[in-house]
Amino acid sequence: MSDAAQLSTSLRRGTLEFCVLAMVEREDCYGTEIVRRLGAERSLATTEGTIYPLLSRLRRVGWLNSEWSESPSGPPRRYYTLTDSGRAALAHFRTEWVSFRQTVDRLVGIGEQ
Amino acid sequence: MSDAAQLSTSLRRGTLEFCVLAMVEREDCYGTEIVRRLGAERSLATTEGTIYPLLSRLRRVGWLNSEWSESPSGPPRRYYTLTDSGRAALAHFRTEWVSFRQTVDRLVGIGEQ
DNA sequence: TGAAGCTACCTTGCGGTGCAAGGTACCATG
DNA sequence: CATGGTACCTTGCACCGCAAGGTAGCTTCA
Repeated sequence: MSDAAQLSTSLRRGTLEFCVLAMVEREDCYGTEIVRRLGAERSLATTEGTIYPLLSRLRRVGWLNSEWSESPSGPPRRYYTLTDSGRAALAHFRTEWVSFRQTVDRLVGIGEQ
Repeated sequence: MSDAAQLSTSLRRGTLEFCVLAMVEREDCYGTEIVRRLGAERSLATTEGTIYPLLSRLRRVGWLNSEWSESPSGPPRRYYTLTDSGRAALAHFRTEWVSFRQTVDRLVGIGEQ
């Protein structure tokens, strides 16, 4: 893997799952759709090999529910919805993220140049 | 480990090493000093078990150099200095980080509330 | 002088998570 | 009925933060 890709990979850790939660909060989604939308964000582009295990994990800890739904064309889709505890986790992340981001900004000196 | 700690742990990934580089850029440091300074930052507090392997890694990839130096009181210290390629890596991270941070802000909806 | 305590360094083994690679099955189209 | 697209999922690996544990030098003070 290239250095640049590896940098993004590390950065993704810990935020990716909450980006997925936020995406589902806005609108119920299915797996392939999530992969596609994240693919549009350079810093968060990822693959099915990441997303499907991640979605299983989020279901297992009770932050997402899912139900099967027919597709207008193609195989059935598993749509995900945010649970109450998922909503709470997302809220907690939002405050944690703001504080984390500010700390990093200060330490690496973003805004000084 | 508590949920809150685990959240920070994941977030640290990929940024911690650059916070260390930035710290060394500002002023040459030794291991214990770095642990202490990071300890003052809630989101980045960590332990020797994280920092020493990390410093070895940064030396191995050539982003840091080190030299031993007597302590005014206590055992000798290994002081780290930033190499040219370390400086370049840090510069690259700074631009990558800004873009990453903005993407996450937008996706999780920071600034909308 | 020698024992207790601090400082500073380092290693081992585990756990979590992103990813490449590979696989199954359903549907549409010609 | 074969081909290709869509959608799901799993296996095994690599990386990195961390808890726990360990070595050794220096200082202090009885």
